Amino acid sequence: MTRQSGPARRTPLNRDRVLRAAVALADRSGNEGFSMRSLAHELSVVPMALYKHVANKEQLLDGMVDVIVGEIGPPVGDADWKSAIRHRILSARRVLLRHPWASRVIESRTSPTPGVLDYLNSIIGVFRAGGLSADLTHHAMHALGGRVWGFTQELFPAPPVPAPADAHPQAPAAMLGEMATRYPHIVEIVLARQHDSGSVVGQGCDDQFEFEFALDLLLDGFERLHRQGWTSAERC
Amino acid sequence: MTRQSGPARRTPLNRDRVLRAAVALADRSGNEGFSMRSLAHELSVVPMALYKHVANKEQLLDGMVDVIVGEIGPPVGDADWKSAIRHRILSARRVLLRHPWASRVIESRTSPTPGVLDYLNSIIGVFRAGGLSADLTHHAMHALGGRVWGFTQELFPAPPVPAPADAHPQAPAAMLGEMATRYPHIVEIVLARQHDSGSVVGQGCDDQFEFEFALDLLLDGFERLHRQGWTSAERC
DNA sequence: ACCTGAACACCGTTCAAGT
DNA sequence: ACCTGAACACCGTTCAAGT
Repeated sequence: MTRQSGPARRTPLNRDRVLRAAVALADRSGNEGFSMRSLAHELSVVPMALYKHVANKEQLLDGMVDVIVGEIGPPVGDADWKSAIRHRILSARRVLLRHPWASRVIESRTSPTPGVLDYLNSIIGVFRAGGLSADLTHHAMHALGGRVWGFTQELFPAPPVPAPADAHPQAPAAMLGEMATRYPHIVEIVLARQHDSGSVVGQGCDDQFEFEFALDLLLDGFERLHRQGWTSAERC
Repeated sequence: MTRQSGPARRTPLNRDRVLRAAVALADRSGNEGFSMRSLAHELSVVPMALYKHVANKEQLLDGMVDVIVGEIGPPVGDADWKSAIRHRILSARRVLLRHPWASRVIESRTSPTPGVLDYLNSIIGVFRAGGLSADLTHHAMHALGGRVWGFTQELFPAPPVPAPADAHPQAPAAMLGEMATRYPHIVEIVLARQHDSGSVVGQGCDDQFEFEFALDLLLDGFERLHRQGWTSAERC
């Protein structure tokens, strides 16, 4: 009846099966119950078997993030950029609500993964297509911060320099070229920032600018609503 | 010469010394290098000695958060609420920049500590003194999210129901009374929300409202700047 | 090529015991 | 009252070995 008569020899593991099982386990047991060892147990395998498919736990978490980023719907073809961005972000929020462990894991990532870069690139593309300057788009992305993900968190914890998927590392110039073809909108707004400020010095200054930019947008918004006598009368 | 001639018997531990040493150690070695065991080693003491002064690691982290919240300056007596709030938040940001481990620890707290509640209460007080309604202030606090802390993070991960400092738990009504005298502004805006929505149902609905409120404030702000031809010409 | 077993260097926390 | 020592139930990850 069965094709194999020995002990329960499952279909051999591969990276995809590991990642999907990891997401399912995290969905069920949360971040506390999730470990390399519990995932291995889930797959009826010894912990070390996982290390043939992911380099370590960090890379496993990166892969899990990319799995759920893939669940975010593609950009809708809305007429105006504002509602297009709005729908995209609310779609990301729905994904995050389905995977409550994910926001914390995304926060803890130290450098962005390809799926994350694709997603950011596409959002930036909507802003640019709507006519916003690279400069304004740059600050808008920072101001949105983690809201782009469906939760609230600082964007770009580290400069977006992902390790190339290729075997041996490339020269910086070649890497930038590859980035520019794969994530043109990201490269554009990053370069726009460096062009504006003239050099790479003043990273702390830039951070401070982004923080105050978002803070003042919100405070100005509160003031405007206050003067208009705004209330949240009926919601939802 | 010394008052004690035996082996290096330090001044006995107490909660304050433990907390201050913990903050210093986290400042030096970051979140990864910080553990109950490394802290004990730092204090020349066996790990279990710490458990006479803090119940567990979570409570230790709570205490560390309160230590650095205490470093945030008091409210400045600015004329208008907007610059008063602005200065307070930028002061919190400076504290967080001095303690890079703190944002992650604050994010991971499961319920707010007294020092945190004092801080939030005082910010809300500034909004209210400026004439903003309890309703608008409530949504403003959510929209600011972790920016109130000097970083970007969702506020109120859990409803603000701290364990009473007293020995035996109190009835809910009495606890609310105590909250109301200690954190009057917090209680006011929490009650304002419940009054508006009529009941406690629809928590998810409320979360969705807060998320869209902040998102739309930002998107409207971007649109306004775009129409004005805003650029970040000279910064800092 | 893929998986295993034993081991290492860590965690937070318990319990019973020391002074 | 305050601290200790040994132990428990966990981690992520290494290495050398199995099939």
